[in-house]
Amino acid sequence: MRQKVTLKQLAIELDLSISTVSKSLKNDPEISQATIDRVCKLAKERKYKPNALAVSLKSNKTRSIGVIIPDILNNFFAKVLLGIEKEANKNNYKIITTISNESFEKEKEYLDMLAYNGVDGFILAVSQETQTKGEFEHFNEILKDEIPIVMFDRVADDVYCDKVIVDDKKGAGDAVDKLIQADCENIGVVSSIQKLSVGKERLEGVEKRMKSYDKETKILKLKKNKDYEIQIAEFIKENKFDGIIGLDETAAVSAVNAASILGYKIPKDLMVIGFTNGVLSKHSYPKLTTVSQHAKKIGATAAKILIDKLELRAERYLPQTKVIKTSIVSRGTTKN
Amino acid sequence: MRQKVTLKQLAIELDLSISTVSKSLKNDPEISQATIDRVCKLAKERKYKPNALAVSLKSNKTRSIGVIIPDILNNFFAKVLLGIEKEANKNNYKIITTISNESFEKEKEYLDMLAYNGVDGFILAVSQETQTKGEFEHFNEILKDEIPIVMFDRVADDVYCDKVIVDDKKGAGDAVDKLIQADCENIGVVSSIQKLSVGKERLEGVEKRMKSYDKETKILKLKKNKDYEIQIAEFIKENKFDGIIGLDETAAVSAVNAASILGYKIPKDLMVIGFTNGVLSKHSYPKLTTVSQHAKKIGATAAKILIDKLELRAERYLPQTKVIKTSIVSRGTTKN
DNA sequence: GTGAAAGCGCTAACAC
DNA sequence: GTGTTAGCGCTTTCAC
Repeated sequence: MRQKVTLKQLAIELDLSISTVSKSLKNDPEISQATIDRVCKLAKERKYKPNALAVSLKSNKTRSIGVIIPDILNNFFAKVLLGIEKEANKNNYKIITTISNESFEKEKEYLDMLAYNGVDGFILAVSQETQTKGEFEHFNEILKDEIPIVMFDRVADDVYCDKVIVDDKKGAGDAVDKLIQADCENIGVVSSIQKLSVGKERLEGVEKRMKSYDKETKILKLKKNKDYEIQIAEFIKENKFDGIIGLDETAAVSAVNAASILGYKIPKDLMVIGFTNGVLSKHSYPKLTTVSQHAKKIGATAAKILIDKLELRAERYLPQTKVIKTSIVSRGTTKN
Repeated sequence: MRQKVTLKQLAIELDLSISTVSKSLKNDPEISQATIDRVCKLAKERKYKPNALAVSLKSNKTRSIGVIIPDILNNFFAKVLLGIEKEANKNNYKIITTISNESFEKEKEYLDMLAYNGVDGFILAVSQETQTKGEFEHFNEILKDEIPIVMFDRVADDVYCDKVIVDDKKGAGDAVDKLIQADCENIGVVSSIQKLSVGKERLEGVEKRMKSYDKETKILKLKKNKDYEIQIAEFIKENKFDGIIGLDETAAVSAVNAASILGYKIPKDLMVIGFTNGVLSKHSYPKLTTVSQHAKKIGATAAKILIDKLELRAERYLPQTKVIKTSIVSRGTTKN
């Protein structure tokens, strides 16, 4: 612990009472200007800073936000975290970061641990296992204790709290449009996130738009235990696709590489469009066209909503769901 | 704040004093077994948990670690963070994560903020700007206040604290060996991290080993404002390299893509070896051979050292520098 | 205008 | 064995 200068110390040095010092520092009109000036002067000299712990204990507010990320190695989540951190810092909040590693148990444990450690609120994306299980009671427990939660990206519909999501369906539709407009005739879909809510949303979005063009959607659900590129190469060859939509960044990049395996030229023989505008997309060859979800903005928005609520700047208690618009970042894997 | 059940409440319900309850919960031998049992039973029923804030205020320990990461979008740092978080959690510590974004000011500000918020210790990698400036007084200030710091990867030699580093020089030498053994004649180096201590270390390592083979080292320092792949392609073409060492993951992957631009076949016409075994390396085409720094282990080790010190498990106060060994992960961009 | 006192929830030295 | 008390550093009500 740093802090050695306390109110008490200042009080002694100034021959004042602790409460007078405390009030002076707050410019309480009860106190004479002369005293205020004396106190502030010394406080500045001594570099007095109130002990955060004591303030927290007293006020029951810690100015900290508990963050639970399913997978920090996923560039999307790393970006969201960046957004959260920036916005939190701007508002003088700190974030306590935990990583659920897609595990239901971990998520529950961290939720508890953080609540117990007095975070003022939560920002989280639901873990894969939790989504599969469909068990959300642990979130409701927290909400019952009046600790607000903001979910982002992977949300639980059954939990009544603030949410920040992406219009994945529309984004997926836009991806279809993009390929069709570039004269793709035969479009395939590859995904390694079938089990996630966002994976399903995107697939639905693609299917719906494809239908509007009178096309069926063929999808390859990647198996974890086998090389993605090989699986995709086979899929492309069998179906003679000239366009691929990858529902997640890994799948999309693997599709680009699969083309190389097959000796296809991109975008001449095959076009690819992916999701998530992360590092992978920027460093594939050719560079990948993607549906960007604006991860940083998602994080910043989530933080803003939470902090607004904490500071009661927000209107009463009605949870809102904010939708962040996607946009297509055109790069080398598509024509036009 | 969750916690509603307090010692006081239990005491009232059991018609005991607060201190008796407190002691019972600690199995104090002063207290009769009967009382202990009664207390523990009720505590369990009521799901009593001590208020972390109060304990912290009292003990001057928060069981939290301040972490400062220069760039969370860098897969290496994300992995380190994962390692830190896991180890911390195992020991019942939490981490407060901040991101300096390579800025000296931010770093200083966060250091202060975290110290002021009572973290028990720090784990951090020095920001690029700080390294360039060579100003490390802010770290010494913290150490003076007896808050331990563990630096990892990007460390400040002038600061007397624990460090976890990578044997970058040796790793770089190994990379040279690997290429030479695969019959490369003409090896070039590309880097986008010239300014970082690790970038210099790696370069030195390469140069030294090259010299032992009687070879000069040609290096391309990538300019931020121009496409890496183009810069590298020119570099390769001019010098007719048959081997490239990328001193960081981005540079290495860009080298692989540059080969594609030039129409070279990898590894037949050109071999590439990079640093940092991250997602980029796993998703390039062909997949990249890299010198792995075992980022997760670095993080875990740093956390272990810090926690040992905090719990006084470690022998007195002599700061140690732990070196994590690199190893080469062979993939498709090298032969053999 | 200033100060005393209580209290946030906990611990621990010291009574009884 | 159990309880009283003081104190961690701060805020805030209420006296003076």
